[in-house]
Amino acid sequence: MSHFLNELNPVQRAAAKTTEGPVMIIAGAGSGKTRVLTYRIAHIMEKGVDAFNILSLTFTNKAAREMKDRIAKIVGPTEAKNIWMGTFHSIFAKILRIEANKIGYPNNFTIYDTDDSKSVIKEILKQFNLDDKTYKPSMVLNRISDAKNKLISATQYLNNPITQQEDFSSRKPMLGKVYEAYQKRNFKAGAMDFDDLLYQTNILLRDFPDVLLKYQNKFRYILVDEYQDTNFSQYVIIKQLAARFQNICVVGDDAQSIYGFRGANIQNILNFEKDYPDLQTFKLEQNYRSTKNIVGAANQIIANNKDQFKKIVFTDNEEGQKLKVIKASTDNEEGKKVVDSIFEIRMQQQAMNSHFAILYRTNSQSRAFEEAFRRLNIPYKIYGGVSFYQRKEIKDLLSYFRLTINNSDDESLKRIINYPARGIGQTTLDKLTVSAAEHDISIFTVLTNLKDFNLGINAGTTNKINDFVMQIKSYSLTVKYKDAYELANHIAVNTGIVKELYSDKTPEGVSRYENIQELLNGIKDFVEQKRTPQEEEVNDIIKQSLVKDESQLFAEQSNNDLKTLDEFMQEITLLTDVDKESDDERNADKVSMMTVHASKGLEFPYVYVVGLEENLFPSQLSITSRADLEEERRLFYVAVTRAEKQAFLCFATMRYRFGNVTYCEPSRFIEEIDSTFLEYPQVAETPTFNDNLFDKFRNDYSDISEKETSFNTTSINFGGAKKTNPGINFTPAKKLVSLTSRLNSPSASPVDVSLNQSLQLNDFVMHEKFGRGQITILEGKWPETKATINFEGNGTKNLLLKFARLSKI
DNA sequence: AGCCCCGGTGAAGTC
DNA sequence: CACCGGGGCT
Repeated sequence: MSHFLNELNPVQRAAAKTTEGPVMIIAGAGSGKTRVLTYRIAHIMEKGVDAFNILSLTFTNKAAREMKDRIAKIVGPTEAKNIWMGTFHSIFAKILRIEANKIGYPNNFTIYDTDDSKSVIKEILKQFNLDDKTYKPSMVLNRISDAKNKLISATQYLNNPITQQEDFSSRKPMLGKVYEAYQKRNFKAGAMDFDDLLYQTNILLRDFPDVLLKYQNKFRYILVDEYQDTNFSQYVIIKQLAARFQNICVVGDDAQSIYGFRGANIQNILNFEKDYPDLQTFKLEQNYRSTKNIVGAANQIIANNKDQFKKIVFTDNEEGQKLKVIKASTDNEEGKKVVDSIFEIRMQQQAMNSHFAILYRTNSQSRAFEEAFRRLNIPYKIYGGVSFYQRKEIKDLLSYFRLTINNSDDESLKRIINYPARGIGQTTLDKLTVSAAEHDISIFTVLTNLKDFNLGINAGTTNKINDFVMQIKSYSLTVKYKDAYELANHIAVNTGIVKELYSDKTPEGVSRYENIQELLNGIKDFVEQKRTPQEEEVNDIIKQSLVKDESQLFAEQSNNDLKTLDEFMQEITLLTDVDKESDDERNADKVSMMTVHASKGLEFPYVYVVGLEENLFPSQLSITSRADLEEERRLFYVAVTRAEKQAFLCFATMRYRFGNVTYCEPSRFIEEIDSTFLEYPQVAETPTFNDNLFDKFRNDYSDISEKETSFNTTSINFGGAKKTNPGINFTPAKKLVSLTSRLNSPSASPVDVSLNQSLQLNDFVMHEKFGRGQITILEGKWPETKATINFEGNGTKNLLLKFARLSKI
């Protein structure tokens, strides 16, 4: 037996050594499962299996990277790189790149993110004349997503009396039709949404037995991490791929299943035995991460759930500190107390900032902590929230990239056809969209053959469209023979985006410009990294499978080592929040803040679980159903088990939510832990309503309360209060003007502004808002005539005569 | 064509 | 409070 396996405990070692046949590893929190997976893969390779025949599915790309690094230390870096390892989405996106043509998609298909998907849905709703309040796009998308993750096609959906009945009684009978149109439209655009990456993989493996056989033979050893969070679609893919050799190893912990809301099915793990009767099961129950107090408390938490595998997690680690309960009266005070505690421990224990994590239920909770950190000058980083890639300027530029790569991508085209402004307006775009839909082709196809469609677009606009088409085509032609950075930079400059943002010197403009630069720098880094062996493999295969046509000549002439823009785009869409962290950020000594969901798989010496209040954690959306509440409890279990040395449970009795203050009860989850594991605040505060509650608020919201004197005692609402300053009578000038004008002319009669055509220099005019004035400058030809008018008491205004309501005096 | 202001409305977690 | 879509204004 090789020496690295000796580092494992007996159960771990047995699990790592059982390489043949179906294996299930139930791995409690902190039980060293990554270590087992790592050694298991190393062991498989040591037995002579080629790394290219191993498929390992992880929850984040970061986890894959770390595991590869660890395997590299055992088997050497070259071999480790050859393992197919990554998230479900990124691995099967790669396979779909290779096989896309078989199911009718182009190899360079676009991946739509949630925003794109919603935008497609909105348009379909418009087309079907459906009210987007009844059919909320996010709800429609969820419903479609659910169906796809259960492998229900649009046709099956429409033919299923149960779903039809459901939709009918919820007064959304058209959902099936919307689903059908959505799939059709995305197909036409050569686009897949996130769920399609799994759904279409299933179609591929189902309809092409030769393809299935190819990948069954390729992936002789399959490992799936975080198996408890797989959905039906993923389950079927795995089952299909493993059917031939049955060397399938799934690792998971039913106690940590927290993605039910996106279709994860805890039954996948509970039923694994039924699928593979000769299954061998290993339970890793020894926790190496946390103290006895943390493990004990976590066990008690999860014991409240009915639906679970029985296992006993234990640890030989030290007793450690009790879990400390921190009680605050407001959300802001919670922020202060937590940050003070971090400050104190950092000093006393010589801890680093990066040893601390704050975990919350919802992203919006981060604000109070940010403010507190800034006050004490403690560096922090936030995972998730509004992503860099969601920013307008970034999405705009990325849309150019996407359209360049895939001309059929209508979503991208619509976003940028008139950005920067080039005089192709909504009216024109509507004509184009309608025409494309009628002929069942992409908008870009309509653009390239504009003269055949007779859309009544005038000559000027036609020219502008032709320029746009030429511009995009010129980019598209170079995708394969320019590197990603060169092309991206060219597009950024050539479109005028860089110039436009550079000339905007407002703080927002400067930040937008910097973001573009950051994106371009990121692309530069990408170009400088070498391809992984999988990427090489995918590249080679795609090239062989390509139809030889003119554009392919370019591809063949292209330099193979060039990393291209389409490769970059493939990579970034599928990054998780944790993956998006840059190297600099990763190494920076900062406190981490994230949702509990994002914290899965991570560990920190000190963890603060915050906002432990009824209706927040557990969320109010979960407390009516047993299943949801149990998932919520598992989420709490995940949060607590991230901690190595000490966990803190924090709550506030009042919280600023939805613009006003709400009163909160401590979470039931705290009470579920036996008090022997807990340390409560020493001074028992029992604030009652008259117990200087307002003073509390004055301190917490000092910037408001110093000036705001009239509290409403029955409902304390600070909504908008921050903007009001009673000391200075602050009413925006413009508002005042429009108010007085409304008072002065309550029923302004419509004016025929073409009368303005006859106005001349130095004429006196009357304006309904600005009053009496004299024309000092007239420029431009009607109807573009612009007048500069000096109004008495209201200063000089520049007005377009065709719009301005003027009368001559 | 594009900006601005208003009012209505919504807010869990994610690849 | 933050985001949005609609409508009015220039």
